[in-house]
This record gives sequence, C-alpha cells and structure tokens, in this order.
Amino acid sequence: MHVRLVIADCQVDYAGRLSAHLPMAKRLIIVKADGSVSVHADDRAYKPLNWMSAPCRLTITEPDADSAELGVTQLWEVRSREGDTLQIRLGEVHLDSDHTFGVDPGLQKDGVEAHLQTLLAEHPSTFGDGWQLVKREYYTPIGPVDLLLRDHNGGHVAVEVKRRGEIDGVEQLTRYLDLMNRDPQLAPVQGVFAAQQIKPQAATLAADRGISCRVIDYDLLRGMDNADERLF
Amino acid sequence: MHVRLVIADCQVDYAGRLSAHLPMAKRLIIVKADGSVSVHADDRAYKPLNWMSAPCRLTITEPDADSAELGVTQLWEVRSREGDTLQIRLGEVHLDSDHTFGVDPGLQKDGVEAHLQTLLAEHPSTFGDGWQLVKREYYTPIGPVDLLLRDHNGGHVAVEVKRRGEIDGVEQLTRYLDLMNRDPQLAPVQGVFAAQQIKPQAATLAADRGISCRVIDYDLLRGMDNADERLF
DNA sequence: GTGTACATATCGCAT
DNA sequence: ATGCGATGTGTACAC
Repeated sequence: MHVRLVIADCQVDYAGRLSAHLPMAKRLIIVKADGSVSVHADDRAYKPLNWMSAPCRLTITEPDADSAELGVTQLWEVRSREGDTLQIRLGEVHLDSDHTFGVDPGLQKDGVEAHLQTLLAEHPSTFGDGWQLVKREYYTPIGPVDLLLRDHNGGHVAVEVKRRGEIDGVEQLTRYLDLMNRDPQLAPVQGVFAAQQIKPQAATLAADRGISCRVIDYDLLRGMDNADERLF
Repeated sequence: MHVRLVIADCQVDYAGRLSAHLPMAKRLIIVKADGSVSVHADDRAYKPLNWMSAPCRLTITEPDADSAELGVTQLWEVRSREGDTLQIRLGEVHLDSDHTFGVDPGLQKDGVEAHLQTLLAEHPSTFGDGWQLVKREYYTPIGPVDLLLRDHNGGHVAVEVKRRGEIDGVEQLTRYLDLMNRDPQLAPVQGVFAAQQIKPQAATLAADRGISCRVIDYDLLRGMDNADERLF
C-alpha cells in the first residue's frame, strides 16, 4: 500500500477504447496503492494526459539494447483486465519517491442533489398548500422518479429535482410522464421541474411540454428544516 | 511554470458548488503550473478527493498560535474567481518537491466518434446503395445533426453517430427529426441511429420512434478507407 | 452484471 | 459568455 511519484522524461502509448500517443517529454507519473497509473502534464487541473484505472497490472522491464541506446531507461507496461494497455518508456528520471499512506477517513459532502431531494420530500408544501408526499424514488421501468406527490385535489404530480435545471432534465421528466400517464392507477400525472437554477432553454422546453418549473431556494429550505428541528 | 508535489498530513475544507470536509490524514497535494490544486488519497485512479481548477489563486500563510499548538504548520487557501474556496491545513510535511516541465507536445488521439463520423461521411453507401451525403454537421437551431443524407429515392435522412448507442442518443435524434420535419424544404426526414454498439433499450426506444438502427463495424469501415487510398 | 442517473463532472467547439 | 455534445468519462445505486 503506497504511492509512487515519478518525474521523468517519458513517451506514452495507450491502446484500448481509443489509441493515443504522447511524444517524449518531462511529465509526472503517479502510481497509486490501488494499482492505477496516471501521466500528468503541468496543466489541466487533475485530468491526466493518459491513465489506467484499477484493477490493472504494472510490469517494469529493462529496455532492449536498441531502446537503451536511444536513452530509454525503463519500460513500463500497464495492462487492464479488458486488454487495454498503457506503455510508458522512461528516459531520464528526475524524481522517484515512494510514500505509505494510512487508510483515508474519507470525504464528507453536503449540498448535492440528494440533500435537495430529501429536503423537498420532507416539505412537499414547498410546491403547494396541502400537497403530500406519496413516494421518494418512485420506480418506473425506465428509471426512478425523484418525488411522487399528490396535490391539494389528490392528483398525482411527478417531480424531477436537479441542482441545475437543463434540457436533459426536462427530457427525463417527459419520459417518466409519458409512461406514468399510460398507467390508469396514476393518470393524469402532472409534471414539476424543480431546481436551484433553471436555464432559459430548459424552461422553454418545459413550458412547451406542459411541465411547470419551480426554482428552489436551497438555503431557505435548509432554514425551514432547521426551524422544524428546533420545534421538537 | 512548475509543478509542486507535497506529501503531508492535512485537513481540507471545500466550499463552493457544495461543501466538503476531509479530516486530517496523510495525502498527496499537487500544485500545477496553471495554478490548479488537487488533494489525492492513495486510491481512486486519477480523481482527487478535493481540488480547485484553474484559474485560481493560492495563498500560503503561517498558522495562528492556537493552530500551531495543534500541529498545523502551514495554512493554504485556494480561491477561484467565483468565490469557491479550498482550505488546506498542513501538519507534518513528508515531501515538498518542485519541478519545471517544458511545454507538453500534447496528445494524439484516434478512434473517437469524430473519426467514425468522417468515415461514414466518406462512405454513405454504408447505409444503402445509392445513398449520398448532403452535409456533415448539418446545423439546426438546437444543435448539429451528424450526417444529412439522401437515400436512393432522394429522400432526406438524418443520421446520429455514436460510439455506443444509448437512450439519450435516440432522444437527441428525435429532437432533430421533430424540428427538421417541420421544415417543408426537408420533410419528410427519416432517422438512422448508427453506432458501434447499440444497447437493447436504445434500440427499443428507436423502434418506438420509427428510427432505424445500424450497427457499424469500425474496423471494416477503416479497412474500406485504406482500400480506397490504395486505389489512388 | 445491466441499466440509469449524478458529478464541484471536465473539455472542446460553435454561436 | 452560453449552449451543446463527447468523454478511454467515473461513480453510486437499484434491479
């Protein structure tokens, strides 16, 4: 269990879902404890130029005489189970450093769509007075509807929740509505597209499909949630 | 222009599109020449636990007396233009290494969808005898159709090309067809969904929409292309 | 294992 | 800048 950092001149060839080639240049190579290998340039945030995800196997060999003559010092071959290969020819090595980490305590996240969905499930009145939750993650054969509600008249409403409301969210909800409206137990089902922010094109498409849009104030909703907790 | 590698015990807090917290543990921190910062554990291939993409600004300060007492040696704050912040509190530093890279010659790719599209544009007879190319990347107000063809009867055909044919590709083509069929210059327009592999659910949806599916043999097509070249 | 949706998605291109 | 589509997307979760 360790992380190996290598900075070296290297030439890289990937063959798998596509073919890619990197000419010889100085780069950073990271080998992680899970076996994954990534080759980084000095830009592009965290995205490597080339990589192999775990599970995979790294084999390091000596270069043949011809390659050695041309300055190749090590030959790395990384191979995945599916047969994808990443070949790295190392030239001059500027750093080769090995480090052992402990088990990472892991990441704590907040504010993602799941939380938004939870809050809205707990406060269906956000959508209208007297509206009630039927089911979170209501399963249809083509995927889960985020929220199934009943409005003040008892009519079904399918809600699609997004952080940012874009066109494919509307498409998604449209597919669900088409399907649900064929079910006599549910029909007629209205659609509501709920998001912290809704792009104009998504709003236009929603309107065209008879779907109503709701912009959600996440902080306000979280505030309501806290207020509720204080009452108990 | 340099890459800085730090291995250190650190505690991380991110506030931006979401909030996230990492308890103190030994990790790898990479600062790239573009200013981007990423914090890695020893697993998850190339994805960091936390990061900040360029453009952003890194400020390093001394910890206050209280923090220093608790073992904090450096306080890093990374701030983006949008106000997202990444705070890193460093404890013991195990490695701090700085390296200058040259300009990377860059990645050469082959085999992606673009190539598939090019090959199909050059060989419209793949779809049927006598079929001809009208336009690659035919622009509609809602996006470009990959290929616009005419079949042996002169009727228009819109082709959506994918490496892997999934449900959203069918949705995309459906939107284009709806729009194009409102244009009396083009209507009636048939739809063809072409991919190296088509998922059953996508095929079902396509059939339901009256769109025909074509599974493309990339190697065969590339072979045809090479054969053509040899003729000249 | 397949299917589906989410992601601080990232990235590139075209308008 | 914004919209839109592709990605060797990766990842989690339900069936």
